Amino acid sequence: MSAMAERKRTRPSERSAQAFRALGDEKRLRIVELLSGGTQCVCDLAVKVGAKQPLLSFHLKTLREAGLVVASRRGKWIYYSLNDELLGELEGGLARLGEASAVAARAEAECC
Amino acid sequence: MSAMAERKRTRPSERSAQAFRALGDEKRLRIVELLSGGTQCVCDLAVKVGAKQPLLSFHLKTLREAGLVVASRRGKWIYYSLNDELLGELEGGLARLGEASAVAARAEAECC
DNA sequence: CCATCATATCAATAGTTATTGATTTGTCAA
DNA sequence: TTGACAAATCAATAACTATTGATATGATGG
Repeated sequence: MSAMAERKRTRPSERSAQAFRALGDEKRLRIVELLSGGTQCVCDLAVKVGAKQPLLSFHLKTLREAGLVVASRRGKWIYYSLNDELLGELEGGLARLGEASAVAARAEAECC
Repeated sequence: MSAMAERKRTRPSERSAQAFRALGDEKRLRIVELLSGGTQCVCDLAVKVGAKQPLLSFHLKTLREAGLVVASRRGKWIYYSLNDELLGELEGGLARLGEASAVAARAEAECC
């Protein structure tokens, strides 16, 4: 079981945009959902997602490059799991936006 | 000030994917950030985002079609604001994924 | 009405992403 | 070794998205 690195980009808004873009596809959203149930090997995902192998591999790469999933090999199989940290980061970002927006809305409602 | 409808798509995962896709672009993420500070007219956004008018208009349309923002005309100007409901929905979705994933990770840690 | 300003839409093009079948790489077991 | 299997990468193409300049629409003030 080896660590399989990825990562390249850095600027926070670019990082978030890339992650959101990666989530912006139904097949990948499905993959992420499946992985939220726990680590899975590609072979299982292939069955559950119902995509041809190279396509699945492409989507996994997209998710990997966005930092949303991590891969690790165990013998013949490669296992994928979610990167909860980034997921939490995105969630936090949305929460921040929502709160700011609610504050602004309240201010607008009473003043204008 | 007229209500300016939008909306078309329905399936939940399609809806989420579309919204995430809309967030998956730095310019649009910037727009959403600006709008989290409160309702703004397009003219202000144009200055702050620094995009040519038709391009800004295109990005606003993308956000509108995804349901992330709503537009309303007040006289000559059109004002945009965030749709907090959808924002919250996305946040909740990510939270759900994160929680499920944490549970799974704990189970994996102690059993395998 | 007419001129003007704000914004949207259009048509063309460039750039990016998704999908496929063919091929490659890495790991195991005989 | 070799054979077989899992997954990645490649090359071609189709489908979508972003960007631009030109034009249309809609509201306002004269």
